[in-house]
Amino acid sequence: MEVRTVDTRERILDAGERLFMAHGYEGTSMRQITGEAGVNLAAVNYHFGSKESLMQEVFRRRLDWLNEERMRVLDELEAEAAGQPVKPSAIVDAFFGTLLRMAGDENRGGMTFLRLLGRTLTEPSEFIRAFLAHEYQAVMDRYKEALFKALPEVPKAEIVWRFHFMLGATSYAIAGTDALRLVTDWQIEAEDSTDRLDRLVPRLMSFLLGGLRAPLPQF
Amino acid sequence: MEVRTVDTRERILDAGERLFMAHGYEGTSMRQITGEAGVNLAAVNYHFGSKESLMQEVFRRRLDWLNEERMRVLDELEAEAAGQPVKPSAIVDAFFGTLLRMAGDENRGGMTFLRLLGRTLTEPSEFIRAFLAHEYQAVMDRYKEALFKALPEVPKAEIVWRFHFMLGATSYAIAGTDALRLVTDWQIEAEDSTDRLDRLVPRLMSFLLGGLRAPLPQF
DNA sequence: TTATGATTCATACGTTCGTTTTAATCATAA
DNA sequence: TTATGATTAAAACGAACGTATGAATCATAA
Repeated sequence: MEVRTVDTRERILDAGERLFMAHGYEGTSMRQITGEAGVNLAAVNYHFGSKESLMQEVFRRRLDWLNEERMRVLDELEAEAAGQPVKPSAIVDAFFGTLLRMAGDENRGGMTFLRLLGRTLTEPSEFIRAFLAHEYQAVMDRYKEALFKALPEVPKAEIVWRFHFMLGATSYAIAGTDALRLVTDWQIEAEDSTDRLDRLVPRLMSFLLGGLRAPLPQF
Repeated sequence: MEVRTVDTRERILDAGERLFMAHGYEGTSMRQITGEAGVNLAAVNYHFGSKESLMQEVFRRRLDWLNEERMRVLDELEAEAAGQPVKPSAIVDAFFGTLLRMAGDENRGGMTFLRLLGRTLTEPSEFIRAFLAHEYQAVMDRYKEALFKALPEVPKAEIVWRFHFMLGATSYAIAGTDALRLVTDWQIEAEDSTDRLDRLVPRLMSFLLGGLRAPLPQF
């Protein structure tokens, strides 16, 4: 009784994750999901209640671990620092590096979930935004505070804005749509895909830290 | 005969722009659009042929001017430089500043179009991505070349990636969803909305330039 | 072995979707 | 004024949508 159930649930979650990533929430139908999962159409409503609840569960399955891990790493950093502020680069790596390193872990969704998350941060549906805001709230508050302490000379409003920009750069990078076809053929040939992913992390980290530590704008 | 036509077309485009921005392409129905525009349901198919074509026209109406302006400004900069490379900050401002300054121009879509564009860069629908790629191709090639010349010591692949990151930070910033509720109440009260917009441009510019000029990552 | 609750299945419900059709209405030129 | 082509209008199309129903099937405990 237990085996089949878990199996069906997981198959639905996997299919939903991939299809929501590929076609968006509104652009994915229940019939596509159950078709790809190889389960009956009614299984989604039986196991999850509704399409909206399924979407939330797709995220919860990955985000619970991610945000706990982010909390844990920041705990560690602050314990090591022993009262001193944590280095900005360590905070940025704890938040964004922890996220990006999920890409290599297929058991935690890998690139598929990362791309889904990146796209969903600009998703219009209200219920998704509300859900993500709730799911993230504690983590965002902790990391904002850590950055405030790490950069005491920078106005808090500026830090929040730059956190915002870092989120945007990251989510677009992991969404990986490249809507404007910036990455041309010669670059795709120059590096294979695992290379590109391995190099994305340090590349993005350099960019984020450069932006975070840039001179303040003059108004 | 001419007056009513243009009127109807524009009303549909305006409604489509706003609703696609608010609910996404798949999340917006023809009946919502024609309802808000105050026109008959069949008017969209009569004037534009299909929902997809309407979406493309919504973008073309704004992007044609934007990308021509971007070309024109870069022409000017290169003429002034007289063979010398153009400063990176000037290139970044020509590309992203020109975009952001549309926000204040209601005749060119204002914030509504900007937010639509920001969201659409991570939109999943294939036809939108293909359309945007085509619409942007010439501009992207010109700006990439300009950045290559402006930063001869930086590997081209790095420049392309950082262009990518800048696009992401910008599109997320203008999408303005703030899905993770980063900007809390005390910050909203501290600045009124026109203030926030006026300050967004220099803030984002500082961030982008800091990222663009950051030290190269060590692999 | 039988009873029980969990799960799967085929099927249908009512709604909404984008699009099409055909007729009415409009503005303009002859 | 009338003829003509452009535009608007009302209505309907078949398809696809998310969800609900009730029977069949399954695994397990008594």
